[in-house]
Amino acid sequence: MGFFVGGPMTVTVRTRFAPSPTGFLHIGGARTALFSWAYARRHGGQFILRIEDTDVARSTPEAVQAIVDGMQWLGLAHDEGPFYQMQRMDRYREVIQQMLAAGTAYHCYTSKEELDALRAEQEAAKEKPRYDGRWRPAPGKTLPVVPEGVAPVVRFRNPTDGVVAWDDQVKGRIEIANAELDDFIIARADGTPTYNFCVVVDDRDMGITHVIRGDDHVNNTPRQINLLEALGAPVPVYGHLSMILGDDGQKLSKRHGAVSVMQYDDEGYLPEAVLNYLGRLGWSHGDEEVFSMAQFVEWFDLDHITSSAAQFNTEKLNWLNAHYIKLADDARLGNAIVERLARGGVTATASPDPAAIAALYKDRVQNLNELADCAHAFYVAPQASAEMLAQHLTEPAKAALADLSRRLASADFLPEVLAKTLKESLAATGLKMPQVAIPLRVVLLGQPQSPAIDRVLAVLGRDEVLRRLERMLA
RNA sequence: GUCCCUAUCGUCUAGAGGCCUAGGACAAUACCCUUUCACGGUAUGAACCGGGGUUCGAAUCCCCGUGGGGACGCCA
Repeated sequence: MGFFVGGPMTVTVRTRFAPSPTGFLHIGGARTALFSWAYARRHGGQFILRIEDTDVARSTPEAVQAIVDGMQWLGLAHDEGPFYQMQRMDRYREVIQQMLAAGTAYHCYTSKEELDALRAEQEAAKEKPRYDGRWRPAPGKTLPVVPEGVAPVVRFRNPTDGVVAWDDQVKGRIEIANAELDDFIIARADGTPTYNFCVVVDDRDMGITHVIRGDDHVNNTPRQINLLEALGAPVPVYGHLSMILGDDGQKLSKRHGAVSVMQYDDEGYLPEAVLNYLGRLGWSHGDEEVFSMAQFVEWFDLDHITSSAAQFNTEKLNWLNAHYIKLADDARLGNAIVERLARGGVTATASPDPAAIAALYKDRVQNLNELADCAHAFYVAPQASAEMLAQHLTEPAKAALADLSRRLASADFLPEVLAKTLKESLAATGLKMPQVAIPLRVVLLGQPQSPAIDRVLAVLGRDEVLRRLERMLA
């Protein structure tokens, strides 16, 4: 193939993300989707979304929606799909019939009880449990008598000799002896196809060229390759991503730490921060830490993916989030303030301007919720604690604020003018800046720290500033 | 038990035999900036799992341990 690079033999890259809809899109799934998406984008190919919903008992439409929502929030758009495996049953049955006819699959009447007994026996003998091939046809072999009234399963006739090998794009070459594999079931007694079979038929039919997935599928790969070969289908390139561990180094699971990507939205993370973080978790481009998706797509490759598990680090995500908030447009952040304040039942009015508040706080917060918390005091006059008032609102401070209040009544509410007014008041009262600025913060915002006080005054506006001063000084 | 994967600072990672007295980032610590708190800036500490090989030379290659993870379903 190398001789035809760029020529007519070049095959379009087609990747897929194939979640089973049994829950939300979690961080590991999101990264798998991101890498598959990026690989397709990088090579001008297609990214396909496939819903593996053959586990009827656990799959739900809500989960499908949650996954689609999560991908949409991240901006990982698919080019084809979503395809649903449950809608492809006829196709699977057709292929099973073909395999039965070709002799690459066969009926097996072994009952579950017999299988359990077999497994128990093998485990007792310290052997790897596997089907013993009792119903596998062979020249000169007499098969057991077909039992009455038993619906058979269909098993794949797996090769018995040799090894299955592939050059995993992230793990390197992996070889597994066929002797380790058994004749696994491809169709249940009720006729429904099983996972490994559906995946293979789908990957073939959908023309998938690169399978990028979690490394929990490494063990499925040799079976799938054998199946693909039995079907005479091309074998895609595989790349198995190692898992993401929780912040505590523990494996993520539904009952431990696994959260929906949408929870990051709730917690005030920007999608670009999550994307950047995920892109850098288990993949690197030299020392690059901060990059846009456009840049990521340009750089992304399978050669620089880490093959060992990575621990999720919220602090680094926080740092990236703070970075992207600094970069974000004020109007966008203003909207986030309005929306998040509304969740707490607070209506942010046009004045003070939410975007102006965002500009004031964007380089001091780590997430959108903190930003909204900062904005809160601009819309709802805060109640400083008695202790805080006692500490900061001393008699000299009150006198200074009274003087300042008089001057502000006639000042233009522009930062430069306010800074000047503040200085004039300081000169008149003989106090230092902190001696006035801190009590002023307490009165205005209910806390002794804030951005530059002149800017706070300008954003809060004259009416509100004077109202709050009056109320406190009364 | 069998098979498979994996192992560099606390964390994410750079590193494809000499460029490594192991680099970057987050976090930590200190200092600077500052009207407060942040932001920002500067600096410091911090790692090649262990043991054997191969080689003039190994974080890099091989083997054996050990730790971690996964698989062994009529789940996906």
